[in-house]
Amino acid sequence: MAASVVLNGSRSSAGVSEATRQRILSAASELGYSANVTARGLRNVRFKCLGVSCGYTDPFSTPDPRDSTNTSWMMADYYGSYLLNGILRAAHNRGYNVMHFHKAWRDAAHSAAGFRGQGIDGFLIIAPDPDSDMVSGLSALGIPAVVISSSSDQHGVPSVDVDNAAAVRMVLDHLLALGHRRIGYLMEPSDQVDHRIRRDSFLQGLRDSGLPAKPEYMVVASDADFKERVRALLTGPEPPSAVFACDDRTAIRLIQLAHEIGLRVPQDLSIVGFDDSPAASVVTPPLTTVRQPLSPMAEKATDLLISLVEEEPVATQTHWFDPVLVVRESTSPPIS
Amino acid sequence: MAASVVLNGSRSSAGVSEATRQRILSAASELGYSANVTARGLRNVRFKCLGVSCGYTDPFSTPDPRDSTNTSWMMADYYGSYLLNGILRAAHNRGYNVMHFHKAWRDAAHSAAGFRGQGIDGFLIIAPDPDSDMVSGLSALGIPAVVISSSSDQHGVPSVDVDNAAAVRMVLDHLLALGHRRIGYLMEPSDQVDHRIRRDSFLQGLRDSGLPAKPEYMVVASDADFKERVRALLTGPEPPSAVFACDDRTAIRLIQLAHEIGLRVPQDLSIVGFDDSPAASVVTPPLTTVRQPLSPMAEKATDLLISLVEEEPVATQTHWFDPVLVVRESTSPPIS
DNA sequence: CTGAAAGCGCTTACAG
DNA sequence: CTGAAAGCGCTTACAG
Repeated sequence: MAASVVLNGSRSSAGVSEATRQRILSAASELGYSANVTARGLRNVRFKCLGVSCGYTDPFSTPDPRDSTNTSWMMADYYGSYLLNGILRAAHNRGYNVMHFHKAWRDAAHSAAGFRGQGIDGFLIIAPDPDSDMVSGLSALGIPAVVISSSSDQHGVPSVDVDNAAAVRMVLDHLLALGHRRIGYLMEPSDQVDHRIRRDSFLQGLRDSGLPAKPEYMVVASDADFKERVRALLTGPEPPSAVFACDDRTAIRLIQLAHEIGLRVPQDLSIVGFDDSPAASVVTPPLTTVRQPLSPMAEKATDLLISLVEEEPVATQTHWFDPVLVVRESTSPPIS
Repeated sequence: MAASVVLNGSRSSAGVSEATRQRILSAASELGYSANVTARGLRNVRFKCLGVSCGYTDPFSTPDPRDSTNTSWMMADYYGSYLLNGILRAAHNRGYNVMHFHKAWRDAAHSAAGFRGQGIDGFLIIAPDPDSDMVSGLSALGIPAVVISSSSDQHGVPSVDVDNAAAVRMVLDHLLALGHRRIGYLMEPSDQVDHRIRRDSFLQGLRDSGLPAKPEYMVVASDADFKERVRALLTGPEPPSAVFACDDRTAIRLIQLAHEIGLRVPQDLSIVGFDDSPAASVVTPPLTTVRQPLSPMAEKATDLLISLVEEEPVATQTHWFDPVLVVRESTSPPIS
């Protein structure tokens, strides 16, 4: 009836008399009326709800390597926190709720249908596995989606990402300007696109600067063999005077191990991290690192998704964000 | 039709022939069928979705005091991360999704109705304001709810909380055993119940140990006047030899300020925090602090809520969790 | 054992 | 300008 028209302020609300209008509004507020989003959804109206999906094949499979108060996967890490902060803020500004929808994804044929009819208008997909057909699968079903932190505009799906190549270039320039010539790269085993891009950019940057990319300076260390491999790097015949770690967590472990070995940071070893995590400013020495503007990126992604959902025009490309080099005290000119 | 019966495994599924059953199942999997949760919800079936509400009056009102990559409110802080970790884990285990539903709450009459018909089976309410009628309001509407981090079992609503009094007692015992007699307490202005309980327990503990509770040792410092007030505490005529800070963030600021003033930690000043945040193990010196088992608490709360939703019997009381004193290097016997 | 029908709470054409 | 009706996709009694 007319009530619906008035309460939604829908286009045809012109055809309702002012008296009726008032009658409806006052009755509604008196009864504390609030529309049933569920019933409304059945009629193909917006749910005003966005889903957040991490693009992992099985988001909960990672065993918790740390203690019980600690976190075991992305959404509960500082990385996910920063993203969630931006997502919630942007969603709230436009009147949307946010739902965690971290379902395991097999392939489009098996998994895509489970993303419809869930009371969600569109999905934010975080760091999807490049081999997964999640993005194309949802896209094929006409489900609005935006990709965070993986510049995959292949499927006409917008995405946001930090310019990893630029970030690496900034770090390299910083270290080169300080006078470093023996620069190592330390990463965890990871098949994330971003990590691969960073590694490749590092090698490219070395080449561009006329420095050799020594294979022994490129270290991949897991939690298990971290000490062993890093010790080998730092105590070799010609150890690097600076190491760029793929993330802050790794960089901080590196600082601690360097101290154990008896190296001074930064005098004997300059260290650069990636992320500007909360711990970065608190370690000794405070960590030089690259800040990814994660919250702004997530806000942008959320805005894009809502625009998509509301059928506003949207640029289906990668929206790049500039990294910021945060220079603290873990880098200095090399002593020798 | 029968399809519904088979696919849901509902109680009367006995009355369906095996042939039909198979026919339905194979058709369903072939079509990639997945029930429309929305339509199902209209028929008063579970949505399999839990809402998370932070109990603030206006969850988004807090201005961001830090930089743009940083977080401005609970759900995006490490505190919220740890909770979210437990919530998502427990929800996932029982097949539930989690929705952020951080609506501003005026009072039950105005706000409660907006929590129905939202496609959410029940709410996890984080640290509700004690003056708010949010818990009783939802409860009165028959909406399942569980309270996290505020031991308010007043309304027949179960809750989980850490035993704050025991935590304070552990810290005090630790400091007393080290030989401290001049112990300060440092807190931010806060009207959270937990913070009040900690403060009161601290005063009580002092009394129990026959120590005077000097008012000048009880410092409330905001972000704005932190340096001024804490400096006054530490440089007074008879400064404390140990300070218990109400949370790690405050404790870490205290360490930094102590260093600025030229005090050695822990020799000149022992410092204890609260939370065991990620930064606690990384500062210099590593911080002695109380770990709240936030993830396990949140898991328990989520389990309780799901039981409530599924009408299993639930103890409508406060479920207490034991804090853990994590002794690191920011505490030692006093030098004088 | 199976199929046709009612109804959950809305919104949107459609008559009056 | 307003009210009665159809239908969104399900589930659950209810006939056949």
